[in-house]
Amino acid sequence: MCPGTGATGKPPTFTEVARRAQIIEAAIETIAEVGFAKASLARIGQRVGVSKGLIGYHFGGKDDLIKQVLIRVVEAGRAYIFPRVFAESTGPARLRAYIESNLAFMSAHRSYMVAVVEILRHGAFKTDSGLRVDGRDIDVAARLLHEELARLQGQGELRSDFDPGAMAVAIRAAIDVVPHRIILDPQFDIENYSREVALIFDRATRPSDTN
Amino acid sequence: MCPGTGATGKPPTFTEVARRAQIIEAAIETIAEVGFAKASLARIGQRVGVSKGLIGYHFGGKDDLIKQVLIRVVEAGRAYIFPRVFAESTGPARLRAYIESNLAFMSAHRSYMVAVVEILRHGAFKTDSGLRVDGRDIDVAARLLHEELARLQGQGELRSDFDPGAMAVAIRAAIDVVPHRIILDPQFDIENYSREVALIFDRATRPSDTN
Amino acid sequence: MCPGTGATGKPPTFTEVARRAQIIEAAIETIAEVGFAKASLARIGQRVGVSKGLIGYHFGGKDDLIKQVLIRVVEAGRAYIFPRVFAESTGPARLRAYIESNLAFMSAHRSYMVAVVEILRHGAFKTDSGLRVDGRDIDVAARLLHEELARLQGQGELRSDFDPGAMAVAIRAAIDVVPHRIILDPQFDIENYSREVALIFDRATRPSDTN
Amino acid sequence: MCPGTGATGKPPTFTEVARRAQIIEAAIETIAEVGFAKASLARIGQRVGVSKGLIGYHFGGKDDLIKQVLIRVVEAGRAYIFPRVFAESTGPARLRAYIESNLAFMSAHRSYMVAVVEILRHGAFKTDSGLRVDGRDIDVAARLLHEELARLQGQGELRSDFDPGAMAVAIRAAIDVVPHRIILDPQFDIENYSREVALIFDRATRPSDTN
DNA sequence: CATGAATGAGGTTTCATTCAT
DNA sequence: TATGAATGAAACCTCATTCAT
Repeated sequence: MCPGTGATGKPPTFTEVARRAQIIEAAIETIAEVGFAKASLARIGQRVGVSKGLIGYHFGGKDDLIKQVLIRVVEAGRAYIFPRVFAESTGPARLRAYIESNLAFMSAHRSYMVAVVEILRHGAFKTDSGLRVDGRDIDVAARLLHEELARLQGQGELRSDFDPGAMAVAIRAAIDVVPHRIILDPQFDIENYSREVALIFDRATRPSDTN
Repeated sequence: MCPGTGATGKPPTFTEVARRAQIIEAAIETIAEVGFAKASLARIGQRVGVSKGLIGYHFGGKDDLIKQVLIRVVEAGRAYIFPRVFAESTGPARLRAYIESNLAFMSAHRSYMVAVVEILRHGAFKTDSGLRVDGRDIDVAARLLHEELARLQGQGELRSDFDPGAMAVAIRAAIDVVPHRIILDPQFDIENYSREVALIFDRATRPSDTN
Repeated sequence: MCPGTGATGKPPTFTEVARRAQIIEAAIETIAEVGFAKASLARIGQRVGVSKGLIGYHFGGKDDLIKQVLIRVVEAGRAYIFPRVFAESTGPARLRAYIESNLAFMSAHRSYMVAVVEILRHGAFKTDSGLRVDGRDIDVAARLLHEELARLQGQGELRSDFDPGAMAVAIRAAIDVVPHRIILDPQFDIENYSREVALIFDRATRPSDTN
Repeated sequence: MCPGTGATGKPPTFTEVARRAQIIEAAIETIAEVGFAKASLARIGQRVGVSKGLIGYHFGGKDDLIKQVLIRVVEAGRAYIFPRVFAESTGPARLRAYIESNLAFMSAHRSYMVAVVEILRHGAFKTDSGLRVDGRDIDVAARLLHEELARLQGQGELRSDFDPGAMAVAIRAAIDVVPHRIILDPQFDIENYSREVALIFDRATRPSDTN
């Protein structure tokens, strides 16, 4: 029905892949700029100079486009963050790397994060088993962090007297608030915030005998 | 044109004050339940058995109603939180009281917080100088917390080697994420989370020579 | 959500009943005139000088409006036809009354029938168990006729050597073709056709020993 | 501009004739299957694996394609029915052959008839002088039957006390209802219906002194 | 001969808003 | 005070059509 969705047997054209990416980027920027509610297809189309009809041609509809936006951002984030985290070996170093690489990514791709926050806050794509887009768990971040914290606790890499679930939520909150904060205060200094947050959670999780 | 807004000279009648409050409550519950996007005036009106026309009569329009919702929630929150914070004298105790009373208020008024989060994430009411509703600073929470942390630092009530601005943002983030988290996970245990968050920020701010 | 649908407890206003009837009539005439496919809500609204928005206000949507049209026509038809049929006692007389009253109704309400034919041919409202609108069997005509023919056969009121099912279909066909024929040939003489059809099926069903 | 329409001087190539036929068949099947309203060019193209652009190339547009469908079906029907009718010599035999060959053709080409019914009911191609496609009379069936009945009456081959026009309409109705009936009731037994209808109209038209 | 890409019109639906009663 | 009635804008979606390649 619509091309490039994998539904048809034919591989997507080069031009088409480019257009899709272009539209996805336009959607991200538009949502980040004017908010989800006002990011109509017409407005998104205007940004790249295409008609709203074309979006219907390349994507199944608005829902599909939004899905692709989420997938795009999540994948870009993972590609950035994962290597930096797993390059570290000790617990505190990993946690620091996690926080700092998350915030560095946000700093580098402000509109990406703003857009995702906008989308998720609109409650789209919420199912009974969490936040899912085409079967992929978009809310996986907190869960993965939870598991990693618990694992590091078990290995004695982090102090044992905190609840890893609550800690994961608090850490993700400190990270995820940034897009929102940027909207409220364009002067917000992410680098400074990054250092401070890393320090806060370092103090809250570092085993007492290390430094 | 519309009563009770201060625009007319006449004081609002009792009936009117009650109706306005009733509608504001209905708006809060509706938004919390079905989300901002689907909270049409008709739906809000249905909840209290009032026509949408009447909402237009009592409020200038949807925007005005939403403003009143924000004001209502902010004031209710302050009335709950402020006394509990200022009942404490030491820095760490105040911070703990701040975090715990905030979360206790959320626990007691889930729909209030969910509604506010829904509204704010829709980007309404953002001005160049932050989040303002009829001149009142809705985002004042972080700023007040920032100032209070700085003051306590200056008095030696809290350790001096953290940035109070960043700390305030992180603390607010840990608090404000709760409504969102509730939506994602209805099983979320606020009381446990409250204790853990208080502990995290206690460790991050308590002067080294106290306990 | 929308008034007069029986969903709300309140009884529909007089004005509202009138408007609904007015819009239903307009829909019938519009569909009869320009065909189902081109009978947009805007066009229907134009005919009575109301906005398409109002149709959405009085009816749940286009589907609901179409349903109401069907119900309206079917009920009007029954009210006309039933008494005339059951006023007769012998088999041949009943059949003649059935055919003639059907065609007389069509003659009197051409647009009604044209509209229904238009709607039904669009395949709307077809379910596995026939043609249903809100649980009512719209295609009941052929079935009722089938049963009545079989009953009259059993009583010796009609000859026994025809298949009542096939006969019912042929009779309904001769009746239901009229709206279509009117469209093709506005000069079509229903009265003459009515007599001829009654005669055709009289000859095909009258017991051999009667006259 | 578009080939094979007779507009250009060049004769249509073999490939082109084949493609056109292929697309026409696809259109017939698609319309029969999903209905006229949902038979978009894209969908029709999918069925034979060609792009909708190609349809625009081979036909002037959707209207033209639909015209070709009608012409195709009418011609196929004639080729089937005419020889069978004119193989009979007596009036009653001809009429029986007419009815039965019509219904046999429908039985053998259900999608052809369903498609035509779908198309005609959409009111396309109606002109002041009946149903015309490129000057050809699509609704000729009833007229031809009318004339033939009148001719046979004049020759004493059929009884003289019926109106041949009304009779023709009733007969065509009994025939044309079948596609519709098939849609409503997939179990519909055409062969049985065919016999019964032939009998009905035999009784209505056979001269009283023959058997 | 054939396709993919792109447009723009038209349709339904939802809603905030206004107005007469 | 309060309501029902009505409007009009804006959104999404589908599709026939056109065009460059």
